[in-house]
Amino acid sequence: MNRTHTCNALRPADAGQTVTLVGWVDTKRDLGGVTFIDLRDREGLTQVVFNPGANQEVAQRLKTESVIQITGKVTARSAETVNPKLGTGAVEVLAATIEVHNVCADLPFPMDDDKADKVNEDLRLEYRFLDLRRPRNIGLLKLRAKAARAIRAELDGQDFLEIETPTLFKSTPEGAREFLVPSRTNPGEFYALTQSPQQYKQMLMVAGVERYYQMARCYRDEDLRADRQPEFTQVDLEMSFIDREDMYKLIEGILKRTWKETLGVDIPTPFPRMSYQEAMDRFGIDKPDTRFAMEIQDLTGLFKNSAFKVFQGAANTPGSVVRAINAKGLADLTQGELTNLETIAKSQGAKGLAFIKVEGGEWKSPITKFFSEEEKAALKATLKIEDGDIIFFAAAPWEQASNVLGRIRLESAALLKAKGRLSLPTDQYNFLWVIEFPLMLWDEEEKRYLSAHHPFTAPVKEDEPLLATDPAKVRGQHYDIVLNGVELGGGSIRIHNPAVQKRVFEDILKIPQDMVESRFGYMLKAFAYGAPPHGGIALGFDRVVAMLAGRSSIRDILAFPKNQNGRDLMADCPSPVTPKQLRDLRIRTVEEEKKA
RNA sequence: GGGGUGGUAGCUCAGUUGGUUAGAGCGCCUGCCUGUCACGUAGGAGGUCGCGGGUUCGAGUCCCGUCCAUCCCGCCA
Repeated sequence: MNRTHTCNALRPADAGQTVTLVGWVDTKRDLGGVTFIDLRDREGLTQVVFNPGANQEVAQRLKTESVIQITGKVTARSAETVNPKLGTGAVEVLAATIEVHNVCADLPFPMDDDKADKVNEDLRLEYRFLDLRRPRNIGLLKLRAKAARAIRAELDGQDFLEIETPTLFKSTPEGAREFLVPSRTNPGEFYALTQSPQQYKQMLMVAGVERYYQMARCYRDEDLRADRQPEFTQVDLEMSFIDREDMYKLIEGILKRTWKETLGVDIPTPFPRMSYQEAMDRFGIDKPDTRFAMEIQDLTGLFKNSAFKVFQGAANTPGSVVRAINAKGLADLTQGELTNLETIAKSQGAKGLAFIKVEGGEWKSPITKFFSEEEKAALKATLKIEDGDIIFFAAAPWEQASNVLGRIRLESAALLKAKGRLSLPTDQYNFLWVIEFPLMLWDEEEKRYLSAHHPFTAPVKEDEPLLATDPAKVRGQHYDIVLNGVELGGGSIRIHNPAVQKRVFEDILKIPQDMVESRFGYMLKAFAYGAPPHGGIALGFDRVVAMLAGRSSIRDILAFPKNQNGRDLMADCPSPVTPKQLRDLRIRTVEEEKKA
């Protein structure tokens, strides 16, 4: 090819030059006596002019999205024909020769960005090669590459080694469902695709690498969401000889640089920190969106002697609370919206959703008749109740009440946003560290403790004695990085002492000794050979890029995403394999049992 | 596994209380047009109303089932 310029390169100073451009036909405007073609490549658009006698008939027959190469002279446009919308709008190229590299079939959907954004996503995914061709989507891939570059530059500059770890790993007993890979050379045995390189990176620390990172592909066989794909990318890193403060500083540096180099935005550091307890108390969620308040207020004390038995009962039950939020200005929500909020509350285990609507100076509610004047006055003061507000209550054990109001808070914010009464600027970036998570959570079904994060998280030093007496009270040296209500990543300082690790596996998590041996034996062995203190973190790279791009779906920023059923609609997979393939793997498939 | 929303032309959508031949814009095809830039303009083709069943004289419209998509819950150490 003899391409001399991209389609976003030519300016008036280039007038007179003979140039060769290659690209796709973006639009064709055929005026009969003259034909204009906007030629597009990755970088932009340039208008090409075809006059009679100069291959105009070829241009007139072109279909959009065909690939052509033209050679011609750059000309400055006359003042009244300049197009200020284009970078190259002050010039055009008078085509002398044209070569059609490929014609394009009729398009399945419009390529115009605004129209294409509305087209069914499954059709766009089937034709992902066309969807990606749109400038807006190419831009997202560029953004992603830029973000990756910034992250690598920062980590390289801090002497991290980029190391690839296997994706074919061992199946692990706890955690996300894994994709299994049958081993042909070891019949009847399976690898699992890594959910994360967690154990490998800890082994690298034992191996003396000290600072490791990787743009790690991870796999989880769980149900999909807008921000969850079966394969995704983590900025995975691990460091030796550090504490939590070192990790906060490192990540703040990475994110600061990434935001600066992609968006040109300066984000202030250090980021605020909030304990898990505080996050749940104030926002009812472990990843609070702090761009708006609507904070949860505790009313447990107020209702200790209330005539309203539901609140009074909860207020006097140890571990239970009475709490409320004021959804300011949402009193005019529809019955359907209210019912929907109720459904959400019930999905979190609540029996119902008590509320007070304040309209025309009147408290409209099924429960206010039980309240004394003092209680009403106290409510009004605590929740700053005004006309147009609606108050939602939860009376339940602390965690459940928090969850309920946390969900109601987010849903209320969404309603207020839809009604135009709340605006959450997309260029506001409220980063937040959430810290001091509980190390263990009691699982009622299995009647045992489960790791809140993963079993390698080290307990907070002063809580270590509680491991034996009250595991639920032990806080872990775990940290989550949260942005505008989205969890970007999390990590922890790890256990590096084999005795402590063994105790966590066997005494706390009650994993049978033989299973600990078969699953984690090599880790315990490794730790016995001089494991350094270490810790790390993993950032969901797709989510980071989605936040940079202001997108809610990470499908937008993956080159070839899968749909919600985990299907690649372009390649049409997963798909059946041949009987021979199955035979080689000693696998037999079974028809699903028919329902009676 | 559960809940919400949606499926009508290639695309985006409209389609009233169940009523005669299912429409619009864009795209596509055929003309005209020498300064357009979402070019304009005249004409034309294009439909298994997701699929199956039911109610009815009559179903895009009502009922049942089912499939697909999407958002959410469960799940995601």
